[in-house]
Amino acid sequence: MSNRDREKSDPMVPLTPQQLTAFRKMIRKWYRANGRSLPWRETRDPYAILVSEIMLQQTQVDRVRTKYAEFLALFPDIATLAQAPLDTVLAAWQGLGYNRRAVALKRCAEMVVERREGILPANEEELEAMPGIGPYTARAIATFAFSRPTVFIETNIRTVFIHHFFHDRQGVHDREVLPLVAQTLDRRNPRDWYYALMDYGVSLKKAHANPGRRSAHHARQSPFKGSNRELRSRILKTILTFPEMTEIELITRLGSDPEQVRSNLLRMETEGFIRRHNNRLTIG
DNA sequence: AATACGGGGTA
DNA sequence: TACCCAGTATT
Repeated sequence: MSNRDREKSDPMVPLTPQQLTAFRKMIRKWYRANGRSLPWRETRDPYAILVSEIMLQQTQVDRVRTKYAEFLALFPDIATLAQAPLDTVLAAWQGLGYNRRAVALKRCAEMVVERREGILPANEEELEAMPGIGPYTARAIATFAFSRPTVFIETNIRTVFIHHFFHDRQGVHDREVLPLVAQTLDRRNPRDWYYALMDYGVSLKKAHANPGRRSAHHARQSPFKGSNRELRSRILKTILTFPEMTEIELITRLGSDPEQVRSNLLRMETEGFIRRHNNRLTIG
């Protein structure tokens, strides 16, 4: 393997010190000039950062901005969220999508209040054991709330590394990218370093065809319209609006295939969205 | 490794 | 219309 090849697209071997320095310098310079100012970057409150990270999962920043402020106004601390009725939480979540995140977030709050005296864990392992918190979110919280230099990847970071170090590659696996994230990480200030990477990644996607398509993990999403996701969404919204409905009334109002409504209802009950008392449907 | 999961913004 | 989004949980 020649050195030229390595520079272009074989970062399985470590970056040279020169590459490392140049890369960091470029990112930092770009960030100083173009970094975004975001509300959840102004706080160190682990709860607020948890809320932001759950909201940001598969959801664009511009749509989270508003909801984040509204949500924290309604549920200012983790004890408030833990005690809140699920229907008010889900009502506040409407418009963000992936409603199961709200269910998980509330469960997470309950666990922390009941078993940890309201204190969120600071390390990745314990965070990842909580509902709705996976590999990315655990490390993002550890880094953004507790300044721990963890190694993680998400769509914007992936974009940056694929664009810069896998220029002519397809099907780049995260296990190829992660060592580079680790090597380039600024352990003195991981927060700002990751903010910079993410903002720069966003800008790259505006200027180029999404480099994320060259990730091994990239997959196109099925259309929302006519999907089961849409039906679930309508089921939830309807019960939020008309609590204590019967299943028959729900089916009539939705005008959807009764069997499909029934199976979704069952599923959503086991997932913790919906409860039925005696034939009456409620949230929670 | 593949799917399901929300819903709105942008081209 | 198609694509995308600070991913996670389940199969």
